[in-house]
Amino acid sequence: MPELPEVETVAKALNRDLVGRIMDSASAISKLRLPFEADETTARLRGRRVRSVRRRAKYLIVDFEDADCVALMIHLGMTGSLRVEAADIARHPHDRAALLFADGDELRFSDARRFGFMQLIDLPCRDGLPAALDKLGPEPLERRFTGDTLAVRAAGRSCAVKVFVMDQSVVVGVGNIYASEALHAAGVDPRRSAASLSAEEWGAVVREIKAVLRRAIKSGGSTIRDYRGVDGSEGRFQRELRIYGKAGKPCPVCGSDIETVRLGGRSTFYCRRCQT
DNA sequence: AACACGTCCTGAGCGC
DNA sequence: TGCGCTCAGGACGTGT
Repeated sequence: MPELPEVETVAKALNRDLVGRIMDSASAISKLRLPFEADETTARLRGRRVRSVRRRAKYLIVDFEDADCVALMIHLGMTGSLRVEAADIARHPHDRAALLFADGDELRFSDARRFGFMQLIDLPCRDGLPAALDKLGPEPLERRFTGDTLAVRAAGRSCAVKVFVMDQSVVVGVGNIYASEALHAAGVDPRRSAASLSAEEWGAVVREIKAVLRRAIKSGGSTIRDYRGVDGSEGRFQRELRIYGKAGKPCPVCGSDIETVRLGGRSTFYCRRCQT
């Protein structure tokens, strides 16, 4: 399930592979739950050169030269992946959409569970972001994202701290895997209410969110099951996960059994002894 | 406003 | 072997 490190890894790869290519046409291989207007995309982007690929939260935004008010926005959902390969190579069974470039290569969007999407979006200005992303919170790796800012936001919030840090209007990019990992590293019980954390605890949570995301980016993200890089490779950070998916196994810090609980409808992993 | 919960979707894993 | 069931979850919508 792609979170910030996985989307960042894909964005970096696409900046190497896609920038400078000239768009030819778009095709929707399956329209089901993929709000992708292939004909309009072709009409508005044919002949345009890819200028850059950006990441905002878990969204990818492909910008084109001389197309200042329109861009392509992609969300990988849970099982989405992108590949760049020659158009004459056989497509995969879960390929949903493709962008053909003038050089004969295609960007292919594959998504088994169809939670992802790829859509043409209007931008308010060059380098702007679509209005749909207005409600997103700060990027966790920005300097201005601090424990103090979270402590202020958390005042009066009764929801579980894990649910709170996964709220994309609070901070973006933190999903189920890295939320569990960061709270374990910070020693904070994920079931506690957001309002109950001290300023020091928020400092630790923010520090560990930044640390785990940075380390995961360096490892090319985590492949639990479906995630793949643009070249088809798996991430390497799953080997370094300390708590996510480890129910019943010993905590790497104290050896206690790792426990699991559902918070906000998501599996949550924690150590009763290390996280208080 | 905040929060709980339902919805979308299908492959993997499991019990029988 | 194969069937049917449950689980996985990011974003969004709805009801309270």
